[in-house]
Amino acid sequence: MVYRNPSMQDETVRKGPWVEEEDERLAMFVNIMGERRWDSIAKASGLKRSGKSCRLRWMNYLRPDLKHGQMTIEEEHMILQLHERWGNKWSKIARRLPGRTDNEIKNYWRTHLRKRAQEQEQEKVQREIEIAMSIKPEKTMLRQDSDLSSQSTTSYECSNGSGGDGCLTVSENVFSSSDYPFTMSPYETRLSDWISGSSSNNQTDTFKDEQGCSVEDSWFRYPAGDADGIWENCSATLWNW
DNA sequence: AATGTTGACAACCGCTATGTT
DNA sequence: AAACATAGCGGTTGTCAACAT
Repeated sequence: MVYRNPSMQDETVRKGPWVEEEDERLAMFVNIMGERRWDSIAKASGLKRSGKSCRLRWMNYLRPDLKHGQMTIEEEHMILQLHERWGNKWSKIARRLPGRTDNEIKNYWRTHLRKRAQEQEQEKVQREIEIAMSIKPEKTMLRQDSDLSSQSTTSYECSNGSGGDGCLTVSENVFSSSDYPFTMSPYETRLSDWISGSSSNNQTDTFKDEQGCSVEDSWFRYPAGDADGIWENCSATLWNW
């Protein structure tokens, strides 16, 4: 597959899959010139590829620190959880998964996890609604309840402020209630965020709790007795973040 | 056996952010 | 401060193999 650049008389730019010879040549020149100035690398190597294409090939396939095998269960969980929190911030997610690229994670999400996540999300929201309704059935009106603020709980309005039928009030203390034997998971956080209209982007990486885990990390702790048990402790011990 | 469909992955494209001159 | 170059990101498309009809 060859694309003829109209601005150049006889120069052509190759596109499509890379062949082994190109890979070897690119790797050699990256080792000599470093991982930068990709246009220069493309020119110097004599590869009929754009600098951008060279960079992509190196970053997504040739880099020596990349893993090439199947995703592990832990990695899969990690992707699900981080996507739950950050959405399609693939490069951000990839930084938490050493040896995996944003492209790889993006593809993996699309082909393996998207459907599962949607199902989980649906189940979770349904469960949260049921729990909220059963614990505080009298608070199904949606409005900012000033008399509740003195009880260190917060209720929420519909984003359109109408408070009409079908709106739902969820108090924060619903999820910290002893009736609800789970610590805050990203799903709960998401529902609260969604209702309040606040964004989880406000979170930072810097806060530490009493165990030395960041606040973000602590969101990954799942209920004791969780089948995998991998979220029980600060995830840093597993993934060195 | 031929054709169509689907899943998996690599690569490209357009755009934005950041760095350099 | 402005212009340009480079790097990075996320969405999309292309290709190929496996499977179903």
